[in-house]
Amino acid sequence: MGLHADLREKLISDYAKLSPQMQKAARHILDHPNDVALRSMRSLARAADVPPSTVTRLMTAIGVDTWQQFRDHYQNRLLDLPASYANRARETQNVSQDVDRDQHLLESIARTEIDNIDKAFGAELRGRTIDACVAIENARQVFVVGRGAAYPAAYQFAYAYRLFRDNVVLVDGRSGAFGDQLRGINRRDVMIAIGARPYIRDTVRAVEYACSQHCPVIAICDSDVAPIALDAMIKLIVSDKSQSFFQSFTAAVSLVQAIVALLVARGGQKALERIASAEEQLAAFDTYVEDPSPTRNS
Amino acid sequence: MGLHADLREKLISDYAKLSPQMQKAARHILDHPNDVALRSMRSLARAADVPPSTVTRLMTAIGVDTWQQFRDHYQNRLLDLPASYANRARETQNVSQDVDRDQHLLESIARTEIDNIDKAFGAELRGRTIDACVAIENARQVFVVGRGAAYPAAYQFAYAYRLFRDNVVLVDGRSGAFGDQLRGINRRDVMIAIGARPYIRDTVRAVEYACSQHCPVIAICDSDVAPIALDAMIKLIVSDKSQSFFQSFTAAVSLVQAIVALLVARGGQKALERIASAEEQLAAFDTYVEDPSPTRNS
DNA sequence: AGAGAAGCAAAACAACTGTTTCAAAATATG
DNA sequence: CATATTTTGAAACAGTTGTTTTGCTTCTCT
Repeated sequence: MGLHADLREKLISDYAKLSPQMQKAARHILDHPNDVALRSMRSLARAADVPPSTVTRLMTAIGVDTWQQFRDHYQNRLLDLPASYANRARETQNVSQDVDRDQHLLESIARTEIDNIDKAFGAELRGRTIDACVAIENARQVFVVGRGAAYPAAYQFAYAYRLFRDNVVLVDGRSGAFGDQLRGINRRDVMIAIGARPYIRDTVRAVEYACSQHCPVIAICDSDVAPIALDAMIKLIVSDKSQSFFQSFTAAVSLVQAIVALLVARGGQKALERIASAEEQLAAFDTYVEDPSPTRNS
Repeated sequence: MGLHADLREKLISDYAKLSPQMQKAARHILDHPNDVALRSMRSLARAADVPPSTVTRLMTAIGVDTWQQFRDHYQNRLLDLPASYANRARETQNVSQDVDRDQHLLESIARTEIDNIDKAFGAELRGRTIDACVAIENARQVFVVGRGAAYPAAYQFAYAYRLFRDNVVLVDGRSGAFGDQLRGINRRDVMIAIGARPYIRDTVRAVEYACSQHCPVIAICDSDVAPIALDAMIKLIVSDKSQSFFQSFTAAVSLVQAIVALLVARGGQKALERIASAEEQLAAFDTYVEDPSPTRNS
């Protein structure tokens, strides 16, 4: 069956030997194989931010005579994919039942996750999400609280938000006690509290303290009657349904990202400039490995 | 939002009213739908033995403005993307822009996120996800690396995994240098590295070190040729496409959760017992507030 | 029969395709 | 440092794309 070796493999194995621009092109092809099948070479080149000639050169570099050949390969791949799906199902049945069971579990997890996100961006929540943005924009200081499984979401928000604003405190209880980090919180601030059952005491206490200081709270949680939601000004209820023993904070992470995206969109040019300068700073600190190829897909 | 439900249906229902030559064209399209997606209009016309103008006329006859629209529809059908996602952007372009820009942004974020997760649980990746589980099960020690925006995913995994197994190290560079945490890593261990462009130097270095010690690597990243994927044993490619400046690690978080869920499912009774005891321990530490309102969703 | 309409294909069209050429820019080599 | 080599993007190219126009044929109806 090794009539023509898999072009994708070829692309990966030769990747290191390619010139930077060709790598950029190769990378885009690897990341967006369907573009090869469906779009034109020039438009793919545009999407990869590379002149058309680079793509042609890449073809000769990997030993393909013409773009047509390359495209044909990917078109066939696309047409065969549904078939191989069925084959895989048959294979897995032969191999063992366990694998089949695992596949099904993964499938059902995917469905649940998508469902959760779908709900998180439902009509009712969209309005409240915008309200939350307004509250954050007007706040003097933004405190983010999330412990345990909710910590990733809290961290995510603080990390992204800090790229264009510096008035955020991630209350992680690591650097000093809770009390230290919440010192001075007042009605002009806002607290974003993230959590789901079982509710972690620390988070609840942080919310209670914020409320006692008349600081408005945005609660991202699993229920209108969650302890952290009871006194919240804005309640963003996300589903944490999951197939496993472990609650899923995917929707919360997603929602938190969306809030940041909204804040940036509403912040306009100024926000973008701040982000640019933050990224410059990171680059100056030698944080990233050089890989200066932006993968824009139109 | 109810644009023409399905062009194929339209073609069939209008078939009788078409002129003979148009019927010939329509018939070919119905019999060879993939030709629409993959070939050019003229070449399809040749295959149908019809002049190109007939195809154009057919388009107007069934109420489609341009061949491009028609082709887009069939391309998306081929990709079996749920109806109207990213590629569909052109069709859904005619929307009121200024009234509820925020609402639309949220909607489009939701679509992208769902799309990302959908891909993360696609057919190709499911197999590799199971492979990753096997590797993790057999590992002496599991090292998880993820910096910056990828940290939430790494944390998520470590946190959930620790509930039923204690052989995980979250390499966060916080407690001591990287070197300390990776000390003793060898071929019997496994490293889970999470990252996307721009690749953070620390993560890349950690992977390089792991490889130098012959420790297999499971890379969760955005490309087959990402620096952390190049030498990885298992590559789990997740899309980090996002509407904002900020890459989305939602799919990575989701995938990581799925891996844990799978590990538990495969671990059987023993894993469940460990989780139970971990939760008891947490309860004993008074971590959670007692929650008198059992909001179980059936 | 012949006026009018409808169907049709060939030609014309501008825009875009994949490829090659060539000189400048970047990089390596001495 | 200058030189040789590679890498790169703009321009040029012939061919193809989707669409429109044009004029010819075929059918229909009094």
